[in-house]
Amino acid sequence: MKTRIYQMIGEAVARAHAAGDLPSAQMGDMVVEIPKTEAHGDLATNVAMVSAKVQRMAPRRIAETILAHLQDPGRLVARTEIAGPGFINFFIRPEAWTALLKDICMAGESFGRSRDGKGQRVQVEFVSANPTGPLHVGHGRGAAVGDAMANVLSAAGYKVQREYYINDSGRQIRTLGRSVFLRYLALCGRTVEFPEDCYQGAYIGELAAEMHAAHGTGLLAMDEEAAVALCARHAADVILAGIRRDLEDFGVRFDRWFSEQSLYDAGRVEAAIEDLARRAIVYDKDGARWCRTSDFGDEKDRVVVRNNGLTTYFASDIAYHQDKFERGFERVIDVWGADHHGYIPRMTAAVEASGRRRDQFQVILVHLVNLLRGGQPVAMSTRAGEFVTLAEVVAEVGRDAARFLFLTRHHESPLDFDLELAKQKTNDNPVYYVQYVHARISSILRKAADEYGIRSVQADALDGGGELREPEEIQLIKLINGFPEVVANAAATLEPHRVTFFLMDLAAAFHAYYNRHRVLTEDGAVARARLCLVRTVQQIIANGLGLLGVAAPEQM
RNA sequence: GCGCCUGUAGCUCAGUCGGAUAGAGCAACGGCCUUCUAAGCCGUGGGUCGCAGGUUCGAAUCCUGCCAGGCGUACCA
Repeated sequence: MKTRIYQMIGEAVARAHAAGDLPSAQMGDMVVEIPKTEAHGDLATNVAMVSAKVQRMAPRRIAETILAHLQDPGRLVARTEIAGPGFINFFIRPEAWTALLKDICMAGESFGRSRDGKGQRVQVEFVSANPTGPLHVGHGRGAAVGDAMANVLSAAGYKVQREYYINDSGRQIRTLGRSVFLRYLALCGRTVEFPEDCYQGAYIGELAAEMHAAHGTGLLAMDEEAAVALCARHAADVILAGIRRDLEDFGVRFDRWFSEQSLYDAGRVEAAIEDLARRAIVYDKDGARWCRTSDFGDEKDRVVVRNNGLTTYFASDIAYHQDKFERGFERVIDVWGADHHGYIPRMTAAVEASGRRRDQFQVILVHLVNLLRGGQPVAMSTRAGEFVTLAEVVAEVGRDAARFLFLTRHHESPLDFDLELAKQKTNDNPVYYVQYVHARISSILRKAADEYGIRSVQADALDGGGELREPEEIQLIKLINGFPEVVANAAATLEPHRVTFFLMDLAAAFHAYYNRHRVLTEDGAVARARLCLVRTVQQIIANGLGLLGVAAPEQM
């Protein structure tokens, strides 16, 4: 509707200019938008104000001129008005909304999708938790945000790949191996001191027990480094398998699991450093090798090879991001925990130093999750091994509630996640509020079939044009009409929570309608038209929940 | 110290490219089930958009400074 009004205005300006009534055919940065208050019409434009300078005319006079040349071949507009400093307000005929509903109804599952992305290849890398322990709630938020973002981008016409980067190399893996090995030694009857910098969780003991069951005391005879490496490999494999399972239970699937170690094995890290060294972006100082990230906007240069000869995490990240772009992605999006935000300038610098544009790389920071139970904070500390895992949360509140609630905030806003609230089945809990719409409509459709013999909902039930006249019905059509724009904006801004808020708005409008008007009325024509409306609402709810990775239940 | 994020109703938060009288939910209070699922709806209160300037027809939104909170600031990952 918005684009059609936009076109009408554009044509009117062109005609006015051709007729000599306007000095210019330019319209400036004009917008057509939905006014906040209904008194200002269904749609409004500021064209007269933004073009006042270029037209050298008063805004209200420009508005009058444009309206004089406005043509409405589609018979969309009931009336127009000029208001305030020069807004043009459009009041749409109810029949025009109904006609629009028919198109939406027929679009079905595809309504909301667009081709904005033009098939551009985008990679979204998310979660990427180190395989040194189970996923906790914070990872869950990252998983929900990353997955929904990938869905939204797909809907907007991008070709999206989901990737998980496995940090299976370097010190933290060795620490993991050592932690398991020490617990193993204890199982073999040795007295060992367990250092603070080792992983403390109970799962370490379980992994050690597995090693003990498989090898007996056999590891005692081995070289200690080899034994630690063996423990590390076993531990990382088991933990990673657990992470995969937890994510699967959470409804998140990755297209690719990318191993950091594979970069080293293929010599990619070394090659990346050498390449940058040849271009004098990497240089030697104080026995270490440094990357000139400060030439690309970072506050200082960063070490890639330490003076002990070991590469830094940053070095493999450079190689990794080069690899991403070499695989043909035009845009690379990383979803990180907010505590890594200081890392963004150097990573962006590295991408630019590697010959890509800095706008091809974007980082989404996902802020902290404060886990609460009945308003009281639940203590979490990875080091002490006392954390609430994602698997525990999913087991307690369910996948749908967890995913939905993770997406009820802007990702850069801290999130209070209350386990009790998530389980509540009242309107305090937005998950049920939205899902309930879908279930209620399913119930109406069942009833229509069982008791009224209406087995299928036909879009041509709307052809009469006059059946849907209630304000709540027009309101619902206006809302669902805005869905594609919501999805497009969510993709453009990388803010999937916009879909969540849209769904809550639509749910509220539906529940209000449901309480005021009966769908299955005596008047068959009205009932069929209303069935078409609610069936379409149900479809949009399903489409939106699908983007969030939340189920749309037939009954509750 | 420097950098990033946040600051909107009692609480939790929306607010897109700068638009007209700043919106929801919760909490509080008062109503609505003989009728398609009450996991729902309707109504009533409630605001110096952190503060101070600036930009302009117009600022919660953009710019500058300040205040408060969070996070970061390694040859750690």
